[in-house]
Amino acid sequence: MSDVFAALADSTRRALLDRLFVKNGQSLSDLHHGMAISRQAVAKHLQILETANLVSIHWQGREKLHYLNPVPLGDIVHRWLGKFEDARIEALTEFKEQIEKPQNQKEEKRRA
Amino acid sequence: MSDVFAALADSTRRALLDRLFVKNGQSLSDLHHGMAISRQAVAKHLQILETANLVSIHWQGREKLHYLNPVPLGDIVHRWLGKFEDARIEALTEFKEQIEKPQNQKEEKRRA
DNA sequence: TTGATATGCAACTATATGGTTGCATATAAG
DNA sequence: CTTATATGCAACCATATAGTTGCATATCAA
Repeated sequence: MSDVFAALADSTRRALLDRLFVKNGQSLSDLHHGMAISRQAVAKHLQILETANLVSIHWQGREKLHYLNPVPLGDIVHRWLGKFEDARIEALTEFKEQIEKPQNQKEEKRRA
Repeated sequence: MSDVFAALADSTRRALLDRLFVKNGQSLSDLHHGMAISRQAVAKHLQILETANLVSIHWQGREKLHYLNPVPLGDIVHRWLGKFEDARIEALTEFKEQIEKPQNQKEEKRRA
């Protein structure tokens, strides 16, 4: 899971996932096209995404095709982010209370 | 949003969020307690979480209390991760197809 | 006031990260 | 066969990151 979070920390890598989301199965050259960095830099990013299991590759002749694997993203949502999501509404209320009356002044502006 | 992803990339920071999830409103010393790194290191991590708006602070005397703010987590789930989540089932099917018959060999083992 | 506790600030260090360039290799096309 | 295309490997570089230590400051308690 750590690999996934680390992979998502970089905006270039998130952009690559976005591109694959729009059009799956692109080659390194395809994905490099239009990016302001070198092909090698893109290749390194894709390698990191592959290690995080967010992208799977398939060789077709001399072309390395990249396929998005959304499973690890679902995993982190369900296994980690989800719990915060569930507590979101409750936490918001509780949060406001704690911020607004850190000391026990709950009767102060009762009638204002 | 980039700040949030960067903040989540570090496992110590995720552990701090976990701790605040269990018990909200802890001080720096509280959060430092039991961690294998220095108080200053913890303080830096908390500063990063604060900048990402994942944690809000409230001073109570000499104690700096930390409160979890789950809103940015919900935002990244809904505004970014969500689209992959939605496409998860569909992508899985499509993905398997593309991987398993990259060339057009679909009649090969039809009766095996 | 004195001492203990809670935090902040700043300098410093080691390693990770994202990027580059140069060259090598493999496949496709003429 | 020769050339162009697609990718890989490796060395190198600058900056970011995560950690440290030392000292200063503010608050609480005796």
